[in-house]
Amino acid sequence: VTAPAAPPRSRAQAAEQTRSRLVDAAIARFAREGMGARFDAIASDAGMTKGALYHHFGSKDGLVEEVYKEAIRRHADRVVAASSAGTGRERLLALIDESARLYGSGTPFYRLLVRLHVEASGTRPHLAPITRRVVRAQRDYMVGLAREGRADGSIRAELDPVAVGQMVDAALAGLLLHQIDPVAEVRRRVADFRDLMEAVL
Amino acid sequence: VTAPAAPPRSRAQAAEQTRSRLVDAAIARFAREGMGARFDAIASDAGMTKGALYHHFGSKDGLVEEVYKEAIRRHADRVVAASSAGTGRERLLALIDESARLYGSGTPFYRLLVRLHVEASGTRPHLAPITRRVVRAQRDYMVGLAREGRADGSIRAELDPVAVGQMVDAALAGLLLHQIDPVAEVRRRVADFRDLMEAVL
Amino acid sequence: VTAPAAPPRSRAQAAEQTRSRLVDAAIARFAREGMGARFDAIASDAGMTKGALYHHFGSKDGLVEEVYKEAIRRHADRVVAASSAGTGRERLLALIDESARLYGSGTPFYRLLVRLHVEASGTRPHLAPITRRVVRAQRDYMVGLAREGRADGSIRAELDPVAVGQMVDAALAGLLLHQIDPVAEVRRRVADFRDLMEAVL
Amino acid sequence: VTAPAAPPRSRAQAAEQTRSRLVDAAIARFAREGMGARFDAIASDAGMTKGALYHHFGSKDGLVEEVYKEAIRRHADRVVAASSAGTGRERLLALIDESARLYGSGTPFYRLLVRLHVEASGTRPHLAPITRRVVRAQRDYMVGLAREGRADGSIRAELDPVAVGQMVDAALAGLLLHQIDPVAEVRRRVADFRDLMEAVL
DNA sequence: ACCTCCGGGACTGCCCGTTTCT
DNA sequence: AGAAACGGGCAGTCCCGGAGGT
Repeated sequence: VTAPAAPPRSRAQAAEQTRSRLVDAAIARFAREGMGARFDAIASDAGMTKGALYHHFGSKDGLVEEVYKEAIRRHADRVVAASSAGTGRERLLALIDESARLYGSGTPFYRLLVRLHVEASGTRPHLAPITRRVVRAQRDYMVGLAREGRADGSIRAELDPVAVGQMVDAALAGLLLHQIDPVAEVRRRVADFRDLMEAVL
Repeated sequence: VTAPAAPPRSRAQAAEQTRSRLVDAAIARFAREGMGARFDAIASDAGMTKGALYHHFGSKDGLVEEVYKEAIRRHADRVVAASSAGTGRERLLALIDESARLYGSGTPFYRLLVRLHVEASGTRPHLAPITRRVVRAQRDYMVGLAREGRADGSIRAELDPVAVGQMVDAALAGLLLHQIDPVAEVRRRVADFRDLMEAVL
Repeated sequence: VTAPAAPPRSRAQAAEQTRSRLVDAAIARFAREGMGARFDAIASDAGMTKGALYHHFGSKDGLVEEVYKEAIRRHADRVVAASSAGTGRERLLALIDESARLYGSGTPFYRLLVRLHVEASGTRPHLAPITRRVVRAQRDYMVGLAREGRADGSIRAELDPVAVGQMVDAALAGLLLHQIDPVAEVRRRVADFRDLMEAVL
Repeated sequence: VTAPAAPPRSRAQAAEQTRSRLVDAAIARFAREGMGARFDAIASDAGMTKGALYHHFGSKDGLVEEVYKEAIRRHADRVVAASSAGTGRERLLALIDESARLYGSGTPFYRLLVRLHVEASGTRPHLAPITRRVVRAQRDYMVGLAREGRADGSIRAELDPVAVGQMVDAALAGLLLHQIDPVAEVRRRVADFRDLMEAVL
């Protein structure tokens, strides 16, 4: 059930297109039904059969891994783009705002992300390295923003930038985890958080 | 493979004992292997067969639900006990400390809790009401502490107690979610968070 | 879900009442759901638990056997009563009429009877002797009526009474087997059969 | 444990062959052990595993349905072939003879057929449409023969062909149902029936 | 004596990731 | 890349039995 897309030119391009179509279908299914989604269903969503999945990803774990990486990439792109300009303080607040927007969007995409994080530390150990890397990168990014804010004077000098970055990171993760609440409430809570940060920084 | 425990008196008592033994076994298995743990294994851990599980809980979902409730109860007991005395500020910080201690203890118990929260908003919708209730109660508890701190002057008046409580709640949840990191690191990060709060409040 | 019935006098009477209540419930369930009906569903229909069934009948097979005998008794009573008076011919035709009425009544009772017959020659060999006895008795009864008819001159002398009795027996059994058709059709077909017999005898 | 048969040419042919081998094995098992026969056993009889069964039939019900259709087809072929030539009367009598032969052959095949008919009107409602169609077709076929006999003068004009056809149909079904009796007896009874018909028609 | 509660043990359909052949 | 077949595993279900109440 994917858009037909433009006809491919070469054989390699066709393969690449199939591959990405499969990943998209997998993301959609996984987000909706959890990682237990059936191989078959994913394939047929993309207009293929299981064979294609196996051909491209080798195994279910392989697919999950690919999906994980892709999901992370998408999220990172959005967040980084949103926090690319201004003082450190501004960038940090912008990041919070964007996260708020995304988490509050109600798309299952973010549930998928949480699930993947959780499974990485348990059911699917092969994802653990990825998770570790990502978690660290995210945190470092926020710490970096906090440092920048301190350097440019937009964040109070008494605050430890490492602690601030970590805290923002944790709080956003926490909001992500508590996504079961109605969307409106999540949104309101992020706004509260944002205001608090504005007062504190 | 459970401690033999004292022989039961009445029939009802024996049943109750069996039941709680099963829940304990389930908590242990679920924590180690995820919710996919086999029904059989849980039963035999408790020295019983599936028949007993089915008799007491009706279905796997029934068992999971009971486990969820019990796990929440245990966590709440610990946290509340740790934050029971002192000014609002002290209680809030004590709660953070205790959470740090627990999350940093490396027991799989807290991974179980996260997993349950996540599945509640997806694979196991029947848990959703419980989650909603718990999440709300936790948050309210922390907001209550913040309010108390403001009332007794131990927390700065400029800070909105609602926002503070929510933030602490979210940050702790976030630390919980990012538990994949090595224990030492988690512990250090909670300490950083605690220091930051001490400075900010 | 059985009628409360009058309070029993003695212990023995109470037991007898329980027993018959269980048989009734079993007949109802078996008729509706087939012999696969669950033991405890039957018990709870009668307001008891499985233990009671086991106590009274020893096993599922025991219950089925009791049900079988009871069902046969009920059917035989009806048919014999309906064909008790008149010439042989009249009695035979009355028997056909009554069968028509019963089979066309649409109650699941007769489906149960067929099922029992079938299972007796396959899944539940312990019923086979009963079936054999019943089948023979039924046939003999009809042959007897045919003989009587020939003796009293109400049936044409050229016809072999054995063959006639057997044929009527078989035809009625066949109508029973083909009960899946709508009730009205069954009824019509029996009437056709009756007319034919009237012409032929 | 089926004959090895000729090696298949194409893949599709191999699949078709597997499929029919599975159906054959299922017929054999079902006939012997009733519809409760294990999936596994059937598959391994055909030299396959459960996966193949699931692949071809989707579920046990799917398999049962296929078996039903195939069984009906086989029976119909035999009966029709046996009654293909002669006057209406001859054809009708030939049909009775052939049925006698088949029912009296003692193969479990006909028990299977009865069982399927019975379950169709109860435990396996999804078979009901098939049963209805078949029952009607069978009856219509016999009525047709009776009509033909009347038209060609081989059956007495006073008899209603519809009633005659129906009666033959019902009587044969009844003989089928009462198959529990020893083979010799069944055979004798069919012969009696045949003679009676010869006298009456 | 009658019945309930608790639990045992075994069975079986279904599901699903995988591999092989074409 | 598709179609066919594999094979292991698990949840749910069911029939029973025995110990304990009443």
